[in-house]
Amino acid sequence: MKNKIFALVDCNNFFVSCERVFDPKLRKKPVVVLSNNDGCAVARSNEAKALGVEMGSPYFKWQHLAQKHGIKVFSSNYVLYGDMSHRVMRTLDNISPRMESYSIDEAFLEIDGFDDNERLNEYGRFVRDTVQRDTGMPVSVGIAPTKTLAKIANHIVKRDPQLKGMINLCGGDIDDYLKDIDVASIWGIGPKRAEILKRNGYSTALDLKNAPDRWVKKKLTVCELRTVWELRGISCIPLEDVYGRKQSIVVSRSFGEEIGSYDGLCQAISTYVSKAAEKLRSQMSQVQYLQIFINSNRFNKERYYSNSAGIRLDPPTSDTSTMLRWADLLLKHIYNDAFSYKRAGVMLSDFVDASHFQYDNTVDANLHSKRECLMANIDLYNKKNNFGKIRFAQEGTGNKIHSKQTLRSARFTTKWDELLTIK
DNA sequence: TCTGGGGTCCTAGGACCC
DNA sequence: TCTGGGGTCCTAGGACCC
Repeated sequence: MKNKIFALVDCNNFFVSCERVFDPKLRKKPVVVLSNNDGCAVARSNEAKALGVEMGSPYFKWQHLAQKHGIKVFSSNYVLYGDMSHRVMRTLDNISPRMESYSIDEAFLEIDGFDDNERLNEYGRFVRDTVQRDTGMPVSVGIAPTKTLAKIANHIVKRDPQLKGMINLCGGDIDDYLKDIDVASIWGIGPKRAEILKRNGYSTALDLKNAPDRWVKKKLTVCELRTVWELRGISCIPLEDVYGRKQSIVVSRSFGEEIGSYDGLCQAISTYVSKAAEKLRSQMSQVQYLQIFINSNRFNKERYYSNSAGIRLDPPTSDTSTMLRWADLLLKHIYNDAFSYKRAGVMLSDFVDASHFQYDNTVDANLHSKRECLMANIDLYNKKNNFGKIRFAQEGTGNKIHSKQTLRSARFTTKWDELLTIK
């Protein structure tokens, strides 16, 4: 049997590229997309990187650069990015036998059946060109015998324009590349692990590849050991192409303005509970553990309050009103009126399959199915109607908790009245 | 003045049991 | 001086990813 081959397809500066697809004037210009609340830089064009805008850097710290150099700055437009991501994934799915959609902007492909390396190169270029043609999205393709090496291949492509967006590490001398790769940039090695490795003399990907298994297992964990094997070309991390149900669902936000009242905070939490419950139902799960958390401004180190509270739900549920009742009780437990709050959220975990759960006879089956039906109808209505969403009273009616988003582009692909117009 | 959000997995340590 | 020795299950927290 032939060895497996993986390709990592990664959209270049994804959020920025989404903006550029609908506004070609942005090409070759410095462009930055901000996180929620117009907080930090989360995507930068190469031109913006060159000007010194760091990933994750708060807007106010480089605003002067933006003004000086005319950097185009956007609030994040997740509706647009989500839809563009979907288009890229669909295109890849059509041209590849097995695909794993790994994140909003990257996918692994598993390739086999190529007997010669030149054919593999051709396929890599075909993938790159097809995505560009069908979606307008520029991508980089890295091909290698394992996922970790495919990640490294992609890393190499992005730094060398000569490669024109594609590299195939199969067949060549991989060590020659690995000796120039910093351990800290290997997929699965974060800052903490990198520090330990460097302290012990393993500074490059090649060093780590040759590190003794026993040492790695003892000083680090099995995850890093897997990474070492993958560097050696032994595939340990398989493609995950099953439709993934989440094992936990988090909805949380920082507020544009701090919230100083119980009611305000309860409305925010309730809105997040409602969102989380909708996600839960869309993957046909029921939840057994509900947790909420609240934080004051974490940058005020002298006066900081953060707390969380959780409750085990028995029987499991996907009913919003049940969750809202508990959320209110939990919040009363941890709310401290000596503080104003900057951020809050809800986390659902420990799921069961909605169709498989057996209720005992303490549950009113009739009422239960009526509630399920109600939730399904609310979800359907809210999905169809972008306006006039049905909400629970506990969520409130105000827009106060909405994040700041003053620089957002139009939702070109999902709203009829925001379509691109051409003069 | 302004500082994101959503995930997964592993390990350590405590509680409990025999 | 010296405290049994495993198991399992659960949770909190850390580390990593994008």
